[in-house]
Amino acid sequence: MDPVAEGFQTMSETAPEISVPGKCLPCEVLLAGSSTDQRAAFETLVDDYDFAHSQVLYHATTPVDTVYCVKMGAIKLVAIGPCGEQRIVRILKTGDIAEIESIFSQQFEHTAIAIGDVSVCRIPVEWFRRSVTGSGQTQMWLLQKSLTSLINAETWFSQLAISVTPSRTRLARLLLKLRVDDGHQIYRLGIKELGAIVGLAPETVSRILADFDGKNIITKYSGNNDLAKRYFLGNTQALEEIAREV
Amino acid sequence: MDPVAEGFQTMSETAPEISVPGKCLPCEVLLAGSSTDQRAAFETLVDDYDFAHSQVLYHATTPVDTVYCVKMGAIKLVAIGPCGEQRIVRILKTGDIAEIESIFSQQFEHTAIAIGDVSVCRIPVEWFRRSVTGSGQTQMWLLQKSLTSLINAETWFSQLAISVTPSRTRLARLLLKLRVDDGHQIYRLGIKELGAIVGLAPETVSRILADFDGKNIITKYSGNNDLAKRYFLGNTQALEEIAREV
DNA sequence: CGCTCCGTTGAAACGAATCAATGAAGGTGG
DNA sequence: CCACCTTCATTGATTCGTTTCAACGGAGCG
Repeated sequence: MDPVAEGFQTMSETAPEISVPGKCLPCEVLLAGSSTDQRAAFETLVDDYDFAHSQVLYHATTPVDTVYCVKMGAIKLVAIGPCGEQRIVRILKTGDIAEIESIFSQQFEHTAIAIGDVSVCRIPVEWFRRSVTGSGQTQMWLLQKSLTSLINAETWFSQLAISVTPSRTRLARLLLKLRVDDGHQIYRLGIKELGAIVGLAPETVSRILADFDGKNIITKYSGNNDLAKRYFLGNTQALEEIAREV
Repeated sequence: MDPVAEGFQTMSETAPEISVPGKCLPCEVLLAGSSTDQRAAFETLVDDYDFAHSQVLYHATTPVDTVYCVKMGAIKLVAIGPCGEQRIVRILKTGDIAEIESIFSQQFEHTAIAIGDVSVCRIPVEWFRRSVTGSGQTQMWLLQKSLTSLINAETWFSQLAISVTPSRTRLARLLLKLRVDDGHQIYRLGIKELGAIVGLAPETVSRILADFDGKNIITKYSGNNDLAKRYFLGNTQALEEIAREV
């Protein structure tokens, strides 16, 4: 049940029933117990938006105007370090809300970038804040979301970003976390991005990946199609073995 | 305003008014709006407890029976990795609650160990859960705590645990975060612990620290007293310069 | 006194970063 | 449609930093 990996899903299998405007899970929770009028007002306020791969949803340090619910696909949250260096600190999946922090904060904490095709709801932050303060149920739900995010962030970092752990192991762990629905398909990030997450130079990532490929631990799809560009095929068992090393 | 460093305070200056049983900040919030009867019942339920340096408050994976409020001092939260390796993932300070996660989870997520002398309130988790579900104000407060913890955890890791950042820089950043009240006193962890946080072998930590000492960036107190064993003296400005490097 | 734990220091081996060169793919404009 | 440029992944050779192994000294403790 890795919540980081959960969210990824193949681009081919869209879920139509969840794509109806305003009908994503977070929005449903926010609207729980609302009147028909309120729902109608909500639908006029909420934007539905689609983003293509590597498009930016919002930039860090800019003022928060809207909150984003991920209806389909995945986005990466990038933090800007004190020296301007960028780091992926979280990956959000279907059903997640980006920037819950905005309840208490005035500006975005991260830059958000689409991984593959993404569709989101954009909820005006004022409405979001009102909705939260008004409903205990919503607060508990957000509290739970926030706490699981906290635990995820900790495991994410403590397993991936430690240099005492061998780089092969860290990379294997990352690949496992990037699995699509815990299957054998692995979301394919660029080698620079993979390196930025586990703290390795892109060349090193390339070498380890080449090694994995040679040992059939992962397979790089061939061809120019989207499948080849967006996914690896992973031998989950072999990866898990490497992930357990040292 | 580094929230990680905030909590540390010298062991000499205790705050008597905050040490009254049930009179810590978190407990006050939990009791906001309660009747006198409820307060009386609360006081019979809550344990006051003191822990000495390096004592264990609770172990990871054991069932949650009580929630801990830090009334004085600091504790480190240690996560156990998939291969049994230990890592410090957070440091809690005065006014923090350990294991807010217990609202939704049945077992401790971390092992908690005292840094220096610590006093805490132990609140039965059942009471805690009831109190939370009953009060919107408490929920919002916890939500805020949880969200700031999330942001802290991210900055903590993204600044300290990346191997592309030079080890000197990472160690300098850590030392800055371990300052007592943002002063020149630095809480002195063991070299193994420092290494476990920034991902370095203890020998390497020792070497860098020796280098810092030679350049008067930090000073190791001499003698066998508690001061020498528990603190470094840091040249904040020099450390900040190193922390900005690359 | 001997024991262990912890920090220190040295020398050697290893791993990863760096520098550098090449090739494949995508986009643009002629 | 083909040159051109840019971006990205690959691979090799070298350098550098850190780990590892090992030995030593001090502090606390039975």
